[in-house]
Amino acid sequence: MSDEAANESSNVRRTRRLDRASVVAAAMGMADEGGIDGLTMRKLGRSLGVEAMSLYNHVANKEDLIDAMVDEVFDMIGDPIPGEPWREAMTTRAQSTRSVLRTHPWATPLLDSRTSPGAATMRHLDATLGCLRNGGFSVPLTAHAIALLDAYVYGFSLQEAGLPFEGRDETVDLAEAIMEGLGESHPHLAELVSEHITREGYDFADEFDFGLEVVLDGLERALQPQD
Amino acid sequence: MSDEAANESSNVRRTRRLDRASVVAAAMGMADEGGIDGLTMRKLGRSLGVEAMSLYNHVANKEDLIDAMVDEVFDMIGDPIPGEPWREAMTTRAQSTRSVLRTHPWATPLLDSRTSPGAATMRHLDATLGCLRNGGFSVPLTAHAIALLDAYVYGFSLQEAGLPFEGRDETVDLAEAIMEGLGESHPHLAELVSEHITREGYDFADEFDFGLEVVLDGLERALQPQD
DNA sequence: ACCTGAACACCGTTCAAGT
DNA sequence: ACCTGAACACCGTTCAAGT
Repeated sequence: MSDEAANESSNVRRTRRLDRASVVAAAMGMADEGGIDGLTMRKLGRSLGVEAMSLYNHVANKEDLIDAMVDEVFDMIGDPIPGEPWREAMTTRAQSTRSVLRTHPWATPLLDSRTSPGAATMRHLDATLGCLRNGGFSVPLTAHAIALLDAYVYGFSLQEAGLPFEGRDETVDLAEAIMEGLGESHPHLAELVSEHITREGYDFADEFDFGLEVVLDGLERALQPQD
Repeated sequence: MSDEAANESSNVRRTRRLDRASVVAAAMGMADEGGIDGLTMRKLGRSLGVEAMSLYNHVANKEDLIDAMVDEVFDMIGDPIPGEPWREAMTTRAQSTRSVLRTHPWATPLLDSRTSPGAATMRHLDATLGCLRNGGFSVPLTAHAIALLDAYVYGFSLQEAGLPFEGRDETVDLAEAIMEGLGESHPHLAELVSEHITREGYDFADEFDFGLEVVLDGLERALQPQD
């Protein structure tokens, strides 16, 4: 069997030629499925129809690869549109960040951990700061604002990532397990689960907007202390 | 050389006898120093003067060990005192959580990721819910409150963990690196760094209280919609 | 310029064997 | 009851060798 036949018969899609972008894209897909620990250089090579060692022609090492993945995430989040009012822009940014982090949950703990931020990361940060400054935020208040906004969005995404898979029976199973013997020893948890979380139509995702409004209201108040 | 002499001459402290608590404590220390990836069963065994395989007499596997570490973190955070006013209790809880996560930064992404929460975790959650309910929060508002509070505290801790080591010249080095060629292409970032972050007395840690007040004010407002 | 094979120093975990 | 040695199936990364 020739090499070509082997490639065709396997489920390995070997694109025309390997390049950095396709390595990064494949790595993100692998992390989406198995978490950041499920991403290994050897499996990544295999999925691209290549030996692991070939990847080192396109990334310096695994750390460099993860840097590129994180920068791609910031690129996907998108920058505020110049001239957009700050509250609209920050709402869009928060929702976009949260949405991107929902499909790439491995990225949440990594966003703030890069010692060498990429081009998209820098561009995104600068555009966000600019939006707040143009909206009338002083430099210190801008620092307050971005720390608060990002803390909320990252923290919410972190919680969301830890939830059992969405809309599945698993939630009910978990709830029943909690209720079983623990109802008496943990009455408030039992109450929350039975009277709220297991109710038809409850979705943790809906909590996001409540908190975001609180955060934005707080910033608006800090911006205009005259009320 | 006898085994005892070998033990004495090495820097390995082999306590009287290995037990679960000491394994967990040593594991936390190792993760504190090298992150969660720096914690390996083999190194942990070595640090306890034992082969890695001996650890499996006290923990089922690495996952079980991490479960125990996370539960210990919740234990360290401490529960609200029964009867304490909700705002005081939530302030104390937030500051305690943030303080514990600062010394155990590896724990931040793990707090919400455990599918089998430990006893301290359950106790802490139930006590927190109870504090809010007794403070007059409805069940749905309690769900809003805890999601918002934890998102903020976890997200802030995540950002703090990603910072260069505290109070060191590294911050200034990083700032200078940013300023070097990037001042023109990233004006708002350059402004923030030069006019705020590198200023004497600036400390990112101080941002915490601002955001916490915004969050608590928002919850107080949601609790008393009559003003 | 890109890919490979062999090698090195690691992992988590099992299992039979020791005390 | 607890610990160990050898083994298995993995890791990231290097380096010389191939095309």
